[in-house]
Amino acid sequence: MLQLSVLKEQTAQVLAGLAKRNYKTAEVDVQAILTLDQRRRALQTQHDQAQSEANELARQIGGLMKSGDRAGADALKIRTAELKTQIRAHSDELTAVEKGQTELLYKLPNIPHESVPPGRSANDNEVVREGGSKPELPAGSLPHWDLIKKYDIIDFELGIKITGAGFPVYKGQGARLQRALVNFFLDEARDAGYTEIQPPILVNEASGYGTGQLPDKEGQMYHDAADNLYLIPTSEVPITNLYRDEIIPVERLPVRNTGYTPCFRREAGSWGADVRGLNRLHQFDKVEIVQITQPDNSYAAHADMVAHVERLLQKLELPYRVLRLCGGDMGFTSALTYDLEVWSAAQGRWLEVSSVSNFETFQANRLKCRYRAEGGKTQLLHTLNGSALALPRIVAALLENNQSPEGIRLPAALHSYCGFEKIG
RNA sequence: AGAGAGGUGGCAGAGUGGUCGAAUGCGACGGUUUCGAAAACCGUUAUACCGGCAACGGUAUCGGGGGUUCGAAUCCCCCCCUCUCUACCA
Repeated sequence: MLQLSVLKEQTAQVLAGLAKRNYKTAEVDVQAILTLDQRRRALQTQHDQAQSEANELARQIGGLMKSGDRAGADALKIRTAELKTQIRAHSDELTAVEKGQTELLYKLPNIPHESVPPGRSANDNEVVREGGSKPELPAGSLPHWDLIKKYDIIDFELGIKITGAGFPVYKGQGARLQRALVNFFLDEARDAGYTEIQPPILVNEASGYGTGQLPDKEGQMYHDAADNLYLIPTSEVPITNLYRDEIIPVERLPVRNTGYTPCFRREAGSWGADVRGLNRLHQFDKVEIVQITQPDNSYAAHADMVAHVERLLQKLELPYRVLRLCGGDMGFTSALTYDLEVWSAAQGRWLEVSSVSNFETFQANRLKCRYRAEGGKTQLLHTLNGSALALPRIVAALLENNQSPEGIRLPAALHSYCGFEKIG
């Protein structure tokens, strides 16, 4: 959620930012919020004044009652009754105005960072750099959904039987590779200074609102109605919500956390040609890195996180590229997002394996995640997160890119983690 | 899941209708003292919103919501959570 103060003080920049996102009703929405804000403040003032008078009268009545002057007390109660209905009316309208204002504020996406290119879709994203080199596949090479059958390492049919489509069963070397990747990613993150967290994978409603999954993306999460809990779509949700309603001592900043969790996404209605095999799943594994920093440091932290993810891809010997997302393709809550994609040789396409975002104060505002700035004033922090990394598409690329008649060669970095050097 | 107890400031812990944002203790911060430190003493010690250039003033907040009352941390109702015992269980 954008800060009201920013909307008021930097209206022009906000409008320009919303335009970069192709947000249609920016002028109208922003104006409506500012109008409601004037009304809100007027009401607040009136309400507080009436309340103040009522409090004073209550004190006087108390004194009169004590001295036995019942008639005097009753006389004051006439005014008190008046004030009471007045206060009620003010506070009712105040509640309504605040609700309207918050609803409008919830609709507004984050303002893009100045480096974000304009654009409407994924086609307008900017390729920042590429790394590694694409392999030449021998004739008869297979896409990963055939390779997993050939080596019997991932079974979709079994998953369908026991759960449903999009819930694969990893077997044998396939299962061990999952475990190896998780450990590899966690160790790398720890070596980079991140603290490992193992959070709950069900979260309550307040957490969903805190990181922005609610109210807009309700349908994308699995919901346990009996207890009103949500299965997390990413460990960003619990790990960032750890700091909800906190004023973090400066000496504990920046917060740098990592965590492995399974992630659950309903992705309703998004099945099609591009989602075969491991490309898109309802349940998958991911290691996440999260940082919470002071405002001045967040873009340096963001660059650090991108560099960390790049290092992982280099160690995995996968060809990759780094994209700066355009205004039209960025997530609702993000101010700057770099996507990292790996080349999936048999499919002949790039697959997104990480998304590293700086949310600036957008999440922190909802989370009420603050620190005490110089001079003692509380100030919102910046939150950031990135995948480091999501497993399924990494596995798809490893399988496809490294296939040969002798089996699937694994990068050296994984040998000790797997306990084997090739699949098959 | 059943029975009971309870949720108060950074922590501990008073407070059962009136000036209580809340005693007291601890911790933290500033000062006096000291060569320095400890101890001692003095002072400060929440968050949010409204008004104000500011100093400052006002309002709200004692798990959450509603109610009674001129007035609620205190009384009533609903919900959430924690603890103890029992049941169950990795």
